[in-house]
Amino acid sequence: MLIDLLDRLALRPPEIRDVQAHESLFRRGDPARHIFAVEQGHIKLTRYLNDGRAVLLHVAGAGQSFAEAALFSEVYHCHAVADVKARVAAYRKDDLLEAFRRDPAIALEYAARMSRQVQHLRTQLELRNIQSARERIFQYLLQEASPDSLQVDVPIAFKDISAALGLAHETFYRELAALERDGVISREDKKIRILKTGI
Amino acid sequence: MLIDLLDRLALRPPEIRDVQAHESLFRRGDPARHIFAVEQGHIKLTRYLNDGRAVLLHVAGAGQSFAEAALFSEVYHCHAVADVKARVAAYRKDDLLEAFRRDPAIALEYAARMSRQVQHLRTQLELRNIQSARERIFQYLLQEASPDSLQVDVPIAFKDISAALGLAHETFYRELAALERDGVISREDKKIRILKTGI
DNA sequence: CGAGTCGTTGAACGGAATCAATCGTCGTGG
DNA sequence: CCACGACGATTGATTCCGTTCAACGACTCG
Repeated sequence: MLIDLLDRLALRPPEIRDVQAHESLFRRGDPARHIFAVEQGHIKLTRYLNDGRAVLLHVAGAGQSFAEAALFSEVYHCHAVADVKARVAAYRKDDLLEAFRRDPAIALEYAARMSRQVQHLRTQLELRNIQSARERIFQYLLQEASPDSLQVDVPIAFKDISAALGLAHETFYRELAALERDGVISREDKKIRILKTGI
Repeated sequence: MLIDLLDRLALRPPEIRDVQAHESLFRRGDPARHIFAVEQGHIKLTRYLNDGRAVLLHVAGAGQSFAEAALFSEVYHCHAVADVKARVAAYRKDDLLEAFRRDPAIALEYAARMSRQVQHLRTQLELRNIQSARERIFQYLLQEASPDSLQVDVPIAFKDISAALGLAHETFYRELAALERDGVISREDKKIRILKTGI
């Protein structure tokens, strides 16, 4: 993600922060002063509906950056919480913006990254337009799999994937089992292999 | 959107193209050479699932740009079709990239735009995580309404909004009627006023 | 004036959410 | 070091609500 770009910039080293489990790094509405990258563990980005239900927006794993979009926003637009103990690097927004002004190539690269993210988000949105849980899961797997090996190594909990797909986790398990039973996929633990590219 | 930025750049004027109804401007996989802005009518961005069903990604109205994400992509990732007769301005990718290199401020502004789009897409994704059709529609209206007047002037067909919200259009009409019946909103034609900010 | 599409409402069906219960595992603290 | 608690993974039964099919009026555009 952005993290390699961040480190290529000759700015002051990021502040390293340890976050305890369930501790929140920032909350929606907090003034946005930093962009983050996960060093250990993972960070969940969520929003809360007015009825108190949490909506999972994204899970940033080790090596990934998050809150990049906050670079041009005065405040954070979601909550960042660690559900396990995590370590993150905090880069100062000012520093980054300054670096962008110094070097147009870097600004351009950043723009390219955001573009890719836009496309990724569009793809996610596209997935949501698939009614059938089974088809939705299957398309997700197709998307995540490397095109040649047709294998997916799910990095996070199935439960979180369910949330990202907008499905109840029970439904996810069920349909995953059904797909396996029907010989469409095979899996051991968190490694899933796609056997048929059509459903 | 991007259109004002595009026009501020001192590059060769865009090529104006008239698109007939149902004609497609580009297809998924076509080499991406242009970024577009709608002058008249509107353009639908769609993808097709392998079962042939169309998934609506976005509707770009007059004054809006689209396919900005293609700036850093070799090919288009979706189809652009006009469902009514439309006129679009086509800006050459090369020109834009060149302008970005010339003027870092412009590149930065572009990056900012993409960031905002990321946040907007995240918001849409968040909407999709709301199960209840009624709550989903209500949150959508809250989001679209200007914060002070609490009024929404829907620019496109309700049918398209339904698609954007991931709902069958029948459900949308029904729940909209229910919301009105319950005194949560009032509407005349395409103008909707929110009467209660909670549901 | 006719075709096509949007807007609208009704009825029935189906599938995903929800509630519920169990097992395994991992981390933690006494 | 082990017991306990928390949470992920899994499967079953039931409920509910959104989709789908169907039908009709209104409106627009050719």
